[in-house]
Amino acid sequence: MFFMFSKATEYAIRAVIFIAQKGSEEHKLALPEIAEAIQSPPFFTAKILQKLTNGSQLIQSVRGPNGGFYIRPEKLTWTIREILNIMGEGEMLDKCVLGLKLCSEINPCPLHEVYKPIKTQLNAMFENKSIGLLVKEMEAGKFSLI
Amino acid sequence: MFFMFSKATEYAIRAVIFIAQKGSEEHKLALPEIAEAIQSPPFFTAKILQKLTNGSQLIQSVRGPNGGFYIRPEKLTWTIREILNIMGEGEMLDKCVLGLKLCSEINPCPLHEVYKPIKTQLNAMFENKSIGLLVKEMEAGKFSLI
DNA sequence: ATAAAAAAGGACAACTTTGTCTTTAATTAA
DNA sequence: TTAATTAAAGACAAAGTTGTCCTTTTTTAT
Repeated sequence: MFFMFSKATEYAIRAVIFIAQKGSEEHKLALPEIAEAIQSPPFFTAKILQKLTNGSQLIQSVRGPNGGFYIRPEKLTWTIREILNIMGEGEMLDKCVLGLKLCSEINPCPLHEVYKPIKTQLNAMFENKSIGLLVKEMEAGKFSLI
Repeated sequence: MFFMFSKATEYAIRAVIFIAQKGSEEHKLALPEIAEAIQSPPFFTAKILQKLTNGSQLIQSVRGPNGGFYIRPEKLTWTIREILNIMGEGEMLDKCVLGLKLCSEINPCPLHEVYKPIKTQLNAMFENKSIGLLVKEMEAGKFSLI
């Protein structure tokens, strides 16, 4: 049973927020700490963090003693949308809600019209929420990652 | 990669709309015709239609020559929400967008507030669109199921 | 009655996603 | 330079979803 994101993407978003909030180049976060904080399976989380470091380098990783993960300050302007793209779920937001391959403005599915404004808002939500903003909101103490 | 519904639920919604539009007790629709019309794998579609007949009897089925599927007129007031419930994806609309088990008004995830009005609209969309209404819109010729 | 047509039901195969474990490579500290 | 620490990488296991096929049951028409 589904909703919005795969587990992998859920963990990715939560991990990025936690790393941005609690980590820095001077104080890197090790995998067990991250997995504990966001309540995710450690080895599975490791795979996900690799995805986030590899091409885009949304997060940085360093091996060896005192190694771990952190995020560069300039990446704090990146949004949830970028995380989705890295996780391969970016196009999701363009897809037909009924899974029709041919659904479009000129060949709409029965839900196309009602769904259109909702899709717009979903896109806005993911593009407006930068990692930095999410961290600020976390700092304000109102939010939880578990 | 995900969005909203499982394939099974997508096929369920499309099949119900087609059956409601083209079938009746006098003119039942056979499985191959349905699968062809909504472009779904026939045997898989059979399983899904069984779900829709079994408990709730959202649709009716009759075996034997001239058998097939149809929907009783009184079921046309049922909505997409009911289809989701039958398919076991009803609670989906209450779940946290980040998959947090503890996410709530008093323990919100970082996306809780932005997502709240969107969730409301999604729920409205599924509860306002009755099968009969969808058929009427199909009749108006604007919509497609493939 | 019999044969044919259709869905029901069960078994199972293929694929994907999730999760675990082990080995390797890199880095640091002593 | 050695040992310890940490992520990277690869193999694989478990579970879920999707898809296929085969047999059985029900119903209709002849």
